[in-house]
Amino acid sequence: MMVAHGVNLTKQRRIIADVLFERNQHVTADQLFDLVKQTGSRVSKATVYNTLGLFARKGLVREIFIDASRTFYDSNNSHHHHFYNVDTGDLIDIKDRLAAHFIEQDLPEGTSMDVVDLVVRVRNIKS
Amino acid sequence: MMVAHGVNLTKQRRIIADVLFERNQHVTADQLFDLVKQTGSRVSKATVYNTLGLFARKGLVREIFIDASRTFYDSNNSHHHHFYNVDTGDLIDIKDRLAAHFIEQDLPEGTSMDVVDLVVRVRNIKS
DNA sequence: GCTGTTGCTTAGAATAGTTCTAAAAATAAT
DNA sequence: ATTATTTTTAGAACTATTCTAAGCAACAGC
Repeated sequence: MMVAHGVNLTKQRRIIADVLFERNQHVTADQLFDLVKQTGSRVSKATVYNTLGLFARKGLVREIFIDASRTFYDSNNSHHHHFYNVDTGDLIDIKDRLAAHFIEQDLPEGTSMDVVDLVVRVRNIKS
Repeated sequence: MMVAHGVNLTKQRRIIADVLFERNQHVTADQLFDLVKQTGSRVSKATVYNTLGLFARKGLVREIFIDASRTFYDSNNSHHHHFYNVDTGDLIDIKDRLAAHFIEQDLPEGTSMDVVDLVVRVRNIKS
């Protein structure tokens, strides 16, 4: 899987990937650093940052920029989007069929729509 | 004296608003601070940050979180989204009709689609 | 075996955007 | 006018992330 995506699978990257892809989750670099520490393995924080950046560039994880101080990494890289609750900080998957509609009735229980932020990221075609 | 949006329009807030809403633009807090300085008026950076936060909360401007170190404020608060060019840093409006389709032919010249990031922000219904 | 090359990891320092603090100033209320 | 509230300010503090420079690991070619 890793090698297929062009990632040189080192010891540390394996440790990080094992924890990260254990289940679908939304984690910050810092949270992941702690999760790794809890397994007893020792990986530096710089490596966690570097590895998440690498995985994101290779399409293994998705970066979600909630605000200036909240970058999440989503271990589920299938096509989907998110509800973010500004009051609780909850980040919840939106099933694909919903993404197209934004039906208010399907919002998380007890919440109302605030803002839909959508950014289409493009890149220069290399010549 | 209160503005329609419930903002107490002080001297500094007026200076900031004049520069900000002079035209449709995407600016960072820092850029706006410089723009204000260029007019000869003196407003502290803290006030620029506070005011942009206030305007955003009141729905006068839209915050666009591009990544962890790039927060833009959009003086055009009509319903629209954006193309962000990861190579050049360009932030370009998407006309509404496009937002629903993401037609590749309508991407900015010389660019290809990278990622569509969409976050639906919700908030708890106050009881 | 060695030896060079390359890429990876590391700790800690540096950076940068943003928020906080505490005091002064402006404005509003009594 | 006196008091209370809100706003502004400079600079310090904070924090997520990136950078730096040194040390390691893996591997190729000898």
